Amino acid sequence: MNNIEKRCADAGLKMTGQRRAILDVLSGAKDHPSVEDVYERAKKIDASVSIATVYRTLSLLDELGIVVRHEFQEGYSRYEINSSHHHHLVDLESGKVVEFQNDEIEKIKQKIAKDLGYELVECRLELYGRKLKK
Amino acid sequence: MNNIEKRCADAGLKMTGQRRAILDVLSGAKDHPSVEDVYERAKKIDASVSIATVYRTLSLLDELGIVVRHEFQEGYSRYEINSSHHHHLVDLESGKVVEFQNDEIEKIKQKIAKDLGYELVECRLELYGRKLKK
DNA sequence: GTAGCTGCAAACTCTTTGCAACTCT
DNA sequence: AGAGTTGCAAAGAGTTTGCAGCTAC
Repeated sequence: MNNIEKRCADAGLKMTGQRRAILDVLSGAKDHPSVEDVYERAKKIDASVSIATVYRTLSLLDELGIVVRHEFQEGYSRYEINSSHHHHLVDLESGKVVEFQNDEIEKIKQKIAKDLGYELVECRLELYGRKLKK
Repeated sequence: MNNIEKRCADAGLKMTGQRRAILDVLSGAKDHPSVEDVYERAKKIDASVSIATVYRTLSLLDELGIVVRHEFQEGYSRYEINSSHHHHLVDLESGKVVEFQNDEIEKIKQKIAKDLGYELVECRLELYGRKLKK
């Protein structure tokens, strides 16, 4: 049982074939797959997976903090395993997503929230851009 | 004809009663109304306004850059007149939206995009927080 | 006069859910 | 054994769209 499956077990989740397939897809993903993407890939591992189960499982994993749901300006959700904290730059031409991290921004975020009288709980920072020709 | 109506005219839009009602609602809004909000308020000015027209008009105004569409993590859109550039902090308890602006972040954003090989076209920065008890 | 705008209702997309059957523990 | 999980199909929420009639210019 790998690390993620352990976290699921600890949360009291039963490890079904469908869930294992979905987790495998997410663990192996180098991109930020949509629900439909996860569904298509999971079906190749376990043909019995249904789209309803993908939705249910991803919501559950999101609540547990095992995955992170993103809603880039596309009208649907994308998911990734919750690893290190980072933000995203979306390539407006290809839809490709690049990750980045910046300590300075983290500090400023905290300060802004505090100055406005708020405790920062969550944050969404997304850049949208076009590849520079060199 | 006020400033916003002029911009619409310049863009070739016909100024109908429905559009004027919608624009009046947006101009007068101190919050960030949802489509439903705009619809309800516009109906009080011009009872003939339909929700379809509100959707169509807001999309149009968004394309023209006259309004800005936001999708805070709520599952629907909110709009505001496109005035000065700013970001938003959403109060997780009340749903209230506070605006802020920060030059440092603007600079860092540009730098991050450039360093990743991108021209920054758009950006979404939203903080979600809980009011601090003092 | 006519291109553009409108209301209506139907259609669409993404997501959620009720239910009866099934399965992990 | 039993609580949790599943697939299916139907329902939901928000949004878009085809169409015939209307209206600003």
